[in-house]
Order: sequence, then structure tokens, then C-alpha cells
Amino acid sequence: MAEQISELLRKNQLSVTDNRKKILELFLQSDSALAHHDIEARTKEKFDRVTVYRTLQTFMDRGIIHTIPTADNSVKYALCKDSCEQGHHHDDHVHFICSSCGTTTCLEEIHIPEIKLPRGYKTKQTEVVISGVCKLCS
Amino acid sequence: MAEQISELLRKNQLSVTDNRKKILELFLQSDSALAHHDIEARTKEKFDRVTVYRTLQTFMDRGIIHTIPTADNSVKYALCKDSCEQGHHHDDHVHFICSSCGTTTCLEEIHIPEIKLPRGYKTKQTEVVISGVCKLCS
DNA sequence: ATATATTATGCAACTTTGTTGCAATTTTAG
DNA sequence: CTAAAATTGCAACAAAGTTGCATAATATAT
Repeated sequence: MAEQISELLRKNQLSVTDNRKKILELFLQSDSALAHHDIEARTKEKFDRVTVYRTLQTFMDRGIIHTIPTADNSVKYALCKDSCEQGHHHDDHVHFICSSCGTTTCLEEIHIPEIKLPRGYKTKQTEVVISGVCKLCS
Repeated sequence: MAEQISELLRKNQLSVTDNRKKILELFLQSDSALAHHDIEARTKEKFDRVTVYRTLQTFMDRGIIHTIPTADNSVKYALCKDSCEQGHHHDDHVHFICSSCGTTTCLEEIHIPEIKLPRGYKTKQTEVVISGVCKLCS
């Protein structure tokens, strides 16, 4: 995996640093989305808080991760495996938040339906976040 | 309007206070959603920050307002006129964020399509947030 | 209309979250 | 291996959100 991670960083023209490798590793190991807090908690003995903020921002800028909005002021971040492999970002899938276990996941196979807006509105991006009970909890 | 506001508070079994009246008035006067920050800014000469937090929480609990998730950690609150008139809460409409003027609005006439999830997932609520350019900006 | 009980508010102190500038370190490229 | 470029940690801040408690305002029952 170490090589896969370095590869991903190089492909995005980023220096390969311990911090970035560690954070990417966290995303690759996790099958659910991570909040800033989660990442900070799992890296704090090694890296500064500020570095985590900056790294997430950098990954966002390069399209390596994307955000998932939630209704409680707690943005989560996720790596879209497929998109990332291609090196460009498409974030047209549904996100799911389990109210039982609290995890947020990308349902990459469920794509977002087109929604017609009133005359005059122009759609750039549509976000769908479904909350309920996930496969494992039900 | 003053009477309409007091009525709404009483209907929800809430004491009618200056603070609550003022915040409800802000929502009724605004045709777009408000962030905590907006409300604080428009009431700070009169009311404490803490009171604003508590009032918004109370209104949430009673279903007078609902949150609109955004991808940048800035939850907005909106009064759903129709729902509130009925005294119960249904939040099944699309939300729109204009990337030009920054306003967030409820498109109450656009209802959310049903989205089929994989076997095992149970849907409780579906949130749709569309970003783009609004009627006024285009 | 008024006293009393109930509820809401303000204040102070605090925790958490996010930001910025700069010096020191690490990484990359030659 | 060295110089240039980029990243990181630190310190100091700013902003956002929380909690307990005394005071003030509102509602309720005479």
C-alpha cells in the first residue's frame, strides 16, 4: 500500500511527506468518511493540528478527497476511490449517514437523479445526503 | 405580524419573549436561510450570543425551523412557512445555494425524488442541496 | 391585579475549532 | 550532495460553541 500512496501523491504533484502518507493511509483503511476531528485524533501524537487542516485543504484542492455536508455542522471528508484512480474528480453519488452507528459512507453505485428547477435557476452541483439505518446496523 | 409571531410561539408552547419574537421576525422577513452568524449580527445589540444559540435550539426542537446542510461547515436555518403554519414539520423540499449571491433558499415547490438504496439500507430522510446560480443572479 | 412558580436570559468562564505568520525542517531537483 | 522549493511546527490569535448559576422576565393561579 505504501507504494500506492506515494504514487497517488506524485500523480497529484505533491511532495511525498510522512504526514500526507499517514492521512491518505487513514482514508484508504477506512470504509467510511472521516471528520477532521477523527483524523486529528488518530495523528496527533505525530503531527500538528495545523498541518492536518492544511493537508485536508490541499487534498481538497487536488480533488483527492471531497466533502460530505451534514446537518449538524460537522463536515466529513472521503476519498472517492474510483475518481481518484482516474486522477480527476466526479462526485455524483449519494452519501449515506447511519443514525445508528454514526458512520457516513459514499454509495458510489447510487447516482443522483436529475432534478428540474424552476425557470431561471442553473444547477452546478447536486448533493444528496440520505440518513437512515445502514446495511450493517439493520 | 406581531400577533402572528406571538401566535406561533404559543402554538408551540413557548413563552413569548422579546428575544424569540425578534428572531422569528428575522426569519419571517428574510426570504433566504440564515446562519447563526447572521442572526447574532442582527440581534447582538439586544441579546446575548448564548441566548441566540439556545433559541435556535429550542426552535429546532419544536420544529419551527430546520437546518440546511452545506459543504463548508456553515449550517443555515430556515423557517418552512407552510410546515410551520400547520404546526408540524415536513422538510421534503430541495434547498438551493446560489454561488453568486451566496443566499440559501428553500424551493418548497420542488419535492425530493425517491432514491432506491441497496438492499439492507433503510431511508429515514433525504436531503437535497443544489448549488448553482439563482433566479435573481442569472 | 398581584404574588408565586416557572421559564428564559445574561454573564463569566471555559472548550473546541479554525486561521495566520514565521522560523525550522524536510523534500525535491540538479 | 547541495541548493532551492515546499512543508511543517509553533505561538499567538480569532471565532464558534458550551455550561452553571444568579438575575430577570413571563406565565399561572388565585
